[in-house]
Amino acid sequence: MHIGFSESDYPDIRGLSLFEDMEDEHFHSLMRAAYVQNFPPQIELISEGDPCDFLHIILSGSVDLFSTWNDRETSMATVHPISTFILAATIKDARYLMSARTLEKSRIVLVPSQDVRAVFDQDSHFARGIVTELARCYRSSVKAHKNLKLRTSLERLANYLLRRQDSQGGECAFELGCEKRRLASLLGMTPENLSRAFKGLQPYGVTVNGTLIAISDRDDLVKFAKPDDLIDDFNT
Amino acid sequence: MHIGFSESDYPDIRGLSLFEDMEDEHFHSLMRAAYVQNFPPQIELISEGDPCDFLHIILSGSVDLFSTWNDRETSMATVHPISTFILAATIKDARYLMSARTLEKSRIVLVPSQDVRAVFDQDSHFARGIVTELARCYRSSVKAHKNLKLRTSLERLANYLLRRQDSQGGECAFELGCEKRRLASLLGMTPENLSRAFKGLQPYGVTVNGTLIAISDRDDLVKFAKPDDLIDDFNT
DNA sequence: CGCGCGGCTTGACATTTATCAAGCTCTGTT
DNA sequence: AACAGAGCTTGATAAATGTCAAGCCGCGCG
Repeated sequence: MHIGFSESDYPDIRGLSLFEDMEDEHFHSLMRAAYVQNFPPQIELISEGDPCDFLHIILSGSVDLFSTWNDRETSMATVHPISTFILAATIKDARYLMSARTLEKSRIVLVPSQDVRAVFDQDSHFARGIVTELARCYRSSVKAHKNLKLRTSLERLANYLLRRQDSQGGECAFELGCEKRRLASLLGMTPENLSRAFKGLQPYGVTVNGTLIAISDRDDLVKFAKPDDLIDDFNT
Repeated sequence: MHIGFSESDYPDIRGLSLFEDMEDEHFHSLMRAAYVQNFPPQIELISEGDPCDFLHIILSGSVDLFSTWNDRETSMATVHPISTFILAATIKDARYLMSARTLEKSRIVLVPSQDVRAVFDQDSHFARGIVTELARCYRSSVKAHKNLKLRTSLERLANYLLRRQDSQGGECAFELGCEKRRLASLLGMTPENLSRAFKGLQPYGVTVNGTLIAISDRDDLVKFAKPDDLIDDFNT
């Protein structure tokens, strides 16, 4: 099962703040126990409600975290390289709260949960890394919650576009970076309404051409969107 | 400022899973640095956006965590004794994401954030406690997020009532436990709509008399509400 | 090339939710 | 007991959002 785990992946993983300060011996012990696999698109890696057997680390590609209830489904977040996901379930030895599926061809490391917990007990630097990561995830979740409760769908879209523009280098024109249907789900609306919301942002200088977005007057859009670090900045 | 900190508070705080396994010496060092204060109702303890100076522990009373944006306000959660709040900001030395105000007369311990972080680095059992607590908070937040995105307001109310009934001992009749205006905000709706939502649950055997709720046929309500451990159980 | 499929868009309509204004009820006060 | 005020309820209306059905568009494939 260790097929495909090349030493060249090590430095990237080692550089994650989660693992950065831990002892070499512990890091290598985790990696020895880990598997690496390449998955095609649209593969369900994790199913909501299952017991948590592995901490996942995404090396390339992208992953959709989503949840279902009563035949409804919603996207909760997108995971990009290089980062971990479902850390809380690993630590608590609990069931997954979200499902995960690959959006594209992805390379993913699976670290057995019991090894993560064992090393956590031995390595205080690793423990510190886990705390920082968990605190970051928690705060991101609170921000998402605020975004949903305090803003209309039009405001959520406007702020999403501003964030996306930033992360793409700040150019006036940029790629949306995901399917519109999925963006709609992430923002908590239907694809039909997303379509109308884009129209609704035209007066603020937003033009759409397929997945290519252009913002002609950022200040104007900012004035409408009122971005707020305590909702939109995922780093603080 | 240490006025009012009585030794009798110690055992309660010590019993929190966060502090349970830490060394006596470290626990007492934290407590020596801490303040205790009694606050009247409706006092704003914490303001969103402020730097985080203290970890808060509520000994009695109750506290509302709420957020604002663009002149809108929403309740995010209620904190009951005995537990901590705003742990993530303390750990990350970051700004508060939510404000906090007392709902009733409350007794609250303030532990300087820098002491928490210092002891965290020295005491691995305390670190373990923090990780467990953070993971619990994170998962609660994800559940709240799912609740909001996957359910209608009527479904959220129905599940809230079922949870509340459980926590009050499972009797057919029970107290709502908070103002309806605040419950509305917690559930992400207006007071007017909460009023209508209670009416909408009458066909499922819910009757309301002031803050006294009665559920005549729990099975019937459950069939409508479809409670799910991965959304409604705050302990897993 | 043209065909078919999936995803996107559009319009009409239904439902849900919010807003506004008025009246009600309860409670504490004088 | 009468009053005042806060919170709750109700009805009318408006706005936001979802649903359904149809058509469009672009892309890959036969």
